[in-house]
Amino acid sequence: MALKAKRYTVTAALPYTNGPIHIGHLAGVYVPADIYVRYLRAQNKDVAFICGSDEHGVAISIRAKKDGVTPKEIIDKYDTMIRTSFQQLGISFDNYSRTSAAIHHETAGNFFRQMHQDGKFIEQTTEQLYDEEAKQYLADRFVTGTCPKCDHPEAYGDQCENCGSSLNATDLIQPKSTLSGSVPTLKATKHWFLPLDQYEGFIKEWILEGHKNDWKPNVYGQVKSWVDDGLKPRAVTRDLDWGIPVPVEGADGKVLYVWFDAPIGYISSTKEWAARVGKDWEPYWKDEGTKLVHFIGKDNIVFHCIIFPAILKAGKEYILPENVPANEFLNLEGNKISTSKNWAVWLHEYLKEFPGQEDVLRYVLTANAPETKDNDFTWKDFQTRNNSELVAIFGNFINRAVVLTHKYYEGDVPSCGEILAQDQAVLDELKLFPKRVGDSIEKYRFREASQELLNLARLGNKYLADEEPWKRIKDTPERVPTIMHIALQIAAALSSICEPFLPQSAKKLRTILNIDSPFSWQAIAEESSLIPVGHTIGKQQLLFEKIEDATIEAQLAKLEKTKVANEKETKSLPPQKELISFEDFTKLDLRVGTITAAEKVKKTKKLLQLQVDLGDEVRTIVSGIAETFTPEEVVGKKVTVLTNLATRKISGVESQGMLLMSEDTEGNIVMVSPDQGAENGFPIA
RNA sequence: CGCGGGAUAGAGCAGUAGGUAGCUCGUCGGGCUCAUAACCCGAAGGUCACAGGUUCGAGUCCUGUUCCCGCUACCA
Repeated sequence: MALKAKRYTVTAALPYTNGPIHIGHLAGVYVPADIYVRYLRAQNKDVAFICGSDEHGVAISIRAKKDGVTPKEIIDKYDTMIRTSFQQLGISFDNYSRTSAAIHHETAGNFFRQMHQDGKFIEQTTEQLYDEEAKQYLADRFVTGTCPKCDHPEAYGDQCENCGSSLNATDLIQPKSTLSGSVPTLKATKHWFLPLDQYEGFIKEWILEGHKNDWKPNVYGQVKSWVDDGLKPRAVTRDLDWGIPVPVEGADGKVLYVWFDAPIGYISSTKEWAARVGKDWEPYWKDEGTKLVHFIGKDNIVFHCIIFPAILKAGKEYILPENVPANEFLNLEGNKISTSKNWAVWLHEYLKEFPGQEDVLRYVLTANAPETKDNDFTWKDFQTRNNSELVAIFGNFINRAVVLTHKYYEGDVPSCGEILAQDQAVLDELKLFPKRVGDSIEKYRFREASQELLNLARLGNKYLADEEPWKRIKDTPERVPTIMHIALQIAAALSSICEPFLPQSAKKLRTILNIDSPFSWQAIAEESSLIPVGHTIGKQQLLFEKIEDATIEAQLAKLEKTKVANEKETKSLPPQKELISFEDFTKLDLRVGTITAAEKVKKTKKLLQLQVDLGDEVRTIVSGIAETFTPEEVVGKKVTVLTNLATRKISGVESQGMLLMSEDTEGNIVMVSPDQGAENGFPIA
């Protein structure tokens, strides 16, 4: 083990308080971070495990407006919920703060003020669209209008989807607010930009050269892609009424961009912690001997590897992260986890439905963590991992050792007699485990580490099976004390080594063995006798319990139910459009057609390229129906075609018309088809 | 020709200086009976996505292709 750093600052991504925590968050960030930290603590390292709620940003502001409540009500609700559920799962933060806390406003404000004073920002005044009704500036997706290049009437503020050109919101002709529908006005507004382009050399040298081999490929690849693309100045302020006020002259009504303030939240949270426990916070962020590690999900890579380091660099005297072991994403039963679609296993619900089995979730999420690529969480796998690994291997070994000790020695640890070659081999092997598990953890390979942990229990099971104390007690009883003594040493080692992964089970195991405090990993690696001879172990009880099929089925049924319910709920009918004249209607040339051929457009999910017979001609039409229809089943169908629509290239194929389609409550596409008698090419009116 | 990640036994994954393909779960057979029908041993099962190339030798390096995931776009 090579833990050289003087102290460790470990951060876990700040959860955004617009929803509860789900298994994706846990597997990606909090469980691995907690294992890492608990391991460091077990080695008596000086470590600060820092987190907190991220409570600013436009999403919370909009959500509050929609729900008709204040942003504070929303953040209070989720902050409480998240805090409680983390604690119940045993995520052992040294401090969990929130970005709405006074200490954070002060810290982030000071950071900005100092950087501003040092000339680290670029100031730029631009004209932006302003919604008088919603009293808000409209950026990007909050405004639509006519595209200046192709006259498409519904281009967004950042891009026209028709011609693909990227736009500025102010370029739009006849812009309209998507918030209130009102016509926005132009207002000049000043913003502060962090000139990331000036940090390009620094990022290149620090990451692309300095961490070529020790950072995960997914993290390194993302950073490289950004740098190769060229870093551009990025605004660090926003026109918004929710957030940290920009603390300089002439910045009324402006707040810090949430991604500027959120990572500084790590520092604020460290300060809060230090003040509480009477420490000095500065070494944790400024001493070269400190190792800083950020645990995050892959969506945060750019902020933690480029923007925040640039801020730290600009703030001088701050240390940079030693590693950013970002995980990929976890899917649930084959589909992407989605808060809005309620496709998730929510932590607070799990805790309620699986009381006392917090460690099972921790274990499953570790053993199947998305360390190198996106992974799938299935309830079936959850059950298997619990039943055939935790219960059958780990729990069962403990149970065997404990039951035999009670049976033969009334619960007293027997003395160790003559040590034979096979005993010595097992004792030697046992001593290797602290290093094995530790090495994996230090390399951020938590999946591998959890398997090594199980291998220790396997070693115990094999030893018992090989030595067969239940037989020796009959033919050579003098062997049995030695065998049981050694088996109990393995159990003792397990109680300590499993602690980072399974904190509650570790505690339970100590109760079973009747020991007060964990053995140090060093002792396990060096000493042959952890539990002394004559020590009386506790009463037999099960360390892990089986999960029955019915439990799993109930979870699957629940998922199915919420899925269906949500689909129905979200399928509300759109509002009716404004009146048009008869002349407008007659402009549409609608005709009957028959699909004569169909094939999937390559590299797309939804597009079919169709040949449609319109009587006097056959046209190529591209339609987004491939998720509902296969090319085979669509051939021969009669369809309604809008024939005088301007042609348009879609994914490289020119589409010469449009099929009329509708949708059912499940989101499936249904065709608006003429009756079979209709003839190709005949107009519809 | 957008960017990044991935493709290795039925499933989930390792393979980190190129040298006879491994682990867990599952399956099959055997052993054991202390143990939560648990444990231990053994076996079957892979043309390492495909095609070229470098090399005495490639899962590992290079080039090209296909497919999957995420971001992006597409839904006329």
